[in-house]
Amino acid sequence: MTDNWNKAAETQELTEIQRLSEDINEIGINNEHKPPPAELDDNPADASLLMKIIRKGLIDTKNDLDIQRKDPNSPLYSVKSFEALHLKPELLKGVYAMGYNTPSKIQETALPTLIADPPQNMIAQSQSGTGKTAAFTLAMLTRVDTTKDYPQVLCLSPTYELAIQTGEVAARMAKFCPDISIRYAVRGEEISRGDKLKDHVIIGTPGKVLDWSLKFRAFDLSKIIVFVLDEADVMIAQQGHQDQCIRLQKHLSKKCQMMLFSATYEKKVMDFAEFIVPSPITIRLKKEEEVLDNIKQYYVKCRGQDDKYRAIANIYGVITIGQAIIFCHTRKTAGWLAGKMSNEVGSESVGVLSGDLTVEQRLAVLDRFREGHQKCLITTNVLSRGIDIDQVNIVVNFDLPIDQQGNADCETYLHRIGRTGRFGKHGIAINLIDSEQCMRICRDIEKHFGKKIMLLDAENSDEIEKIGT
DNA sequence: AAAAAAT
Repeated sequence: MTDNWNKAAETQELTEIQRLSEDINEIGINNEHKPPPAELDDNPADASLLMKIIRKGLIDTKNDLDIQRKDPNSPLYSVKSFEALHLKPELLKGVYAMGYNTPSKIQETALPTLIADPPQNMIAQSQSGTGKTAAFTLAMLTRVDTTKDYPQVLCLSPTYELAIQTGEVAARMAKFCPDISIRYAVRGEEISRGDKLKDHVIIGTPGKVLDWSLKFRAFDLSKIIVFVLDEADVMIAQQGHQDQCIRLQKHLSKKCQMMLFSATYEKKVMDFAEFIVPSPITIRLKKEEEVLDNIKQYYVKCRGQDDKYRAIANIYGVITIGQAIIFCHTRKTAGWLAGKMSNEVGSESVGVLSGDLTVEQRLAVLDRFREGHQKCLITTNVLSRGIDIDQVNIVVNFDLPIDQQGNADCETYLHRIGRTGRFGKHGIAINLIDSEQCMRICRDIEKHFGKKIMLLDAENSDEIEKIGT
């Protein structure tokens, strides 16, 4: 079986996908992070000085920004450098050590407001891969008072993997602030009854945080001064997450600063966000098209499940560079697909990740994929958001994302294909279509974003072979 | 349908 496979892969002609992935190889990877030697002075960032410095760095806001605030006459500050934020020197050092040179659009716009006093609530939208995580982690860390040993900052993520990833960003950023203690509140982390947490920063998933705060009373929600919702639209709108987040939010102090971040907010979700967050500043970088400009979108016509499998197999065969993530609608399909592929290419070459696994397994699978040992990872919506893996340049929708009513789920689609094309790199999205119903959903997605999803089909192109047949 | 809390 494996021999056949390799032969097929070897004799494969130069297909569209192959050419595209070579294309990506040429333009794609650009890791020129040269942290400038930091000229640090150690003035504390007191409020008046901070405002003066921010004022100096004031730039006009371009029309790709849409900012709403209570008092439209109050100026909104923006910074062109991390120095201008006047962070604690240790924190600035951490930022440079991570390889960040200059703030991204969302960072330069959101950060001055997020770290200014008095604290202000914010709802921010910015496309995937533009540095949202770094923006809010930095804001979180600036608020920590290490002379107090109780949790002051709470960040919630929708999945285990995302919480871990965010925690790792925070830890790297706080590398030179050894006093700051960060704690994960996720599956697999346990505390005993009566424990009182002394960590300054809690990063976790809603269930565990609820458990620790309200049930075990391991920390006091009313003492939290910064409350962050990552992937805020799912957190406040998706059943299951919604009740937990709102319940937690109700226990916060009125003075607690709230930060909501996501790449997508459906209209009514944004309305709801503005309803539950007191007088928020809303920032939207409305350039969805830019993400899509970097990603070529295709669809492949298939006759059914097995046909879709053949398409995946063929795609796998032509991946020469980079990695692919394959999204399925259910854990069962993901498991089935992974099993079938493992039989053909060996179980060490393909990964599968879903909520079926234990947290230890999930961590191991993602680590293995991150290290590049596998060309492809089969998963569910659990990985549709936020996960940042450099080498991913192909996203395949084995099943298109749909909502509870069975309609196109455009938000999830954008998040899924946003796993590639991160930070301006190029990527390919391939949708497998096996029914009229699917085709209709695909057309809806195309219409929603106003971007062509092109047919990848042997009948239409003599260069494409064996895709979906 | 998946995810997130143990049970």
